Amino acid sequence: MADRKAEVIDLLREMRELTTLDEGSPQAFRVRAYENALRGVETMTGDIETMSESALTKLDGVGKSTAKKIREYLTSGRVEKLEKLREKWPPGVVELTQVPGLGPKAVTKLRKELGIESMAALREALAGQKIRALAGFGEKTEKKLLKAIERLGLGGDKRTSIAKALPLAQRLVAELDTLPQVQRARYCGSLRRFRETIGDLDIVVASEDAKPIMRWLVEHALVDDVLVHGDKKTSVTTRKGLQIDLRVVAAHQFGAATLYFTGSKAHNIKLRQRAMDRGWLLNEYALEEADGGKVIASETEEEIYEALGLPWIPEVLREDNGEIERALDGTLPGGIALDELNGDLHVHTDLSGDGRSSLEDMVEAAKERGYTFLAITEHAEDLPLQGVKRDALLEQRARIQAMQGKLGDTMTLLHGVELNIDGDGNLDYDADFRRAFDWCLASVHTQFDLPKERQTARILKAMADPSVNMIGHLTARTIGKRPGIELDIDAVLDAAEKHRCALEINSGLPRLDVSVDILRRARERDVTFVMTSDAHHTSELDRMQWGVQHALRGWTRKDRVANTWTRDRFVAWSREQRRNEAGANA
DNA sequence: GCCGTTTTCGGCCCGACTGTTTTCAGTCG
Repeated sequence: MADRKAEVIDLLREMRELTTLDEGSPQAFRVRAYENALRGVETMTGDIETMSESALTKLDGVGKSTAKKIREYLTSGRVEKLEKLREKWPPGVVELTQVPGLGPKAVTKLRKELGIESMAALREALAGQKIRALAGFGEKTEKKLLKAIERLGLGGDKRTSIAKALPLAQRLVAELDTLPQVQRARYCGSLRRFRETIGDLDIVVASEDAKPIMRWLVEHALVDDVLVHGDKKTSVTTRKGLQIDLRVVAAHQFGAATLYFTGSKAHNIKLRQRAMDRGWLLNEYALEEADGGKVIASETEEEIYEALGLPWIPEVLREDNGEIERALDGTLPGGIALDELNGDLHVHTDLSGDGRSSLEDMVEAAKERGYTFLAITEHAEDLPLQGVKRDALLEQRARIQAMQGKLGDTMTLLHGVELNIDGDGNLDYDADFRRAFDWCLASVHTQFDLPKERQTARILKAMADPSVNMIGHLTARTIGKRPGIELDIDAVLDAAEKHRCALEINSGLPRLDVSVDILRRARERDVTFVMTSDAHHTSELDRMQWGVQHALRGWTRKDRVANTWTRDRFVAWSREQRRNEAGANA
């Protein structure tokens, strides 16, 4: 059923794309209507297939006409209007809009005047210098298009994973901070919203002297090509194909600018509508009176939100997924502060083949972070190279017990292990050996390409095992590299409730697993999560800073995350988890 | 095409930069 929702999303995407061409502008009201409907469907919960036409119109942005098309699609598999649009706008023509610099107007003109209906035809026309002859086009446009097509061929519109983008953004902001002209610098855009992948990197700088800053970027060693070079805005691409947009504003405009360049388009539109309702104007420089231009607020995001009758909304929530409405009635999710995490439950030491810090260092580092409980979870033996044999684990247990004696009451050490879920859902060692641990998580590390039914079955089997407290990185994805295993998420969430098996929120940037989508789907359910660092080195304990952002983005309630609980409550719960299973299976 | 404590029509967010213009349209974010 989740697939049907995905199909409807595809349908609406195509409607939007073709309507953009048909209307001649991405700002056309019809186009925006489809865009709104698209978001309404994306954020809905429940089974779209069983929804009536009138139920569909209750979704945000979905009116009578779109509801009818969705029903038409769900029952017949086709939509009359879409078929007509497809006929009018063949795939080759649609493909042309992928070229940066070619919008609907230009595509229509090329088609009408030169009969260009495919990328090949466009290349040919460019080679023959046919395009510069058209009114409104010229030699420079030809060159720009040629270059854009080249780039498209080299991997095109690939998005960059957060694991790659974030360090780069931090580096650039740090470098900007050293420039004498820079007063403040902050990365914004989808990266600040903590999206898993980003299309481009937006950086906002406060300065009274933009020219040297823009020059700094244009001449930066990472830069491959300059797309735009002005005093207020400069855009470049890096050698790896990531676009960077740098905006410079005055210091007193910084809040307005970071607000403007952080919110999703839809979030910003809602804010501007609120401004309009009050007779004001909101742009990247200020919130000001529409006539006369007297500034209401501009220096900080807080002041602007406040003037619009809203509390400051955490950046990761600014998607127009209901956060503005929730902010209004005072029910925004609160999020989790780092010091509200009382323990880490997925940590490796150098006993695991890929661990790099000693047990002593890990315990010390956890203590420094104020934790009152910590689970040491080496890889179990079935994982080649990294896995640990029984004897070594028993030795470690003795060491941990000795350390516990010295630690006294300051911190509780749990001896755990990260089990491997094989293709059939079987786990390492034997049942008795597994049950002797204080804490077991079970994770998929192999066989990522099995069909959905088998993947789901292996996870469900592991969840039902009496030794298992938690499933680690459920989908086993690495963002931007490997898609997650295919799963029936509803079946997994059902099992999590039934077996009281926790799901991990793995804070590592390449993983961020479970995903925001799964977190949101679990929101109305009684599922317990545990946030972990999956640290293989003491420094990686700090990955929790990403986990809390990710969890907030998924609207996860603090009390659903078990390691925000007190030590006594957590330990009691983890024991209870297993006792229940033992009883249920006896 | 959607929507409504200014409802059933008439609105619907805003600005920078570029290229080709000679005052602005198109594209992008």
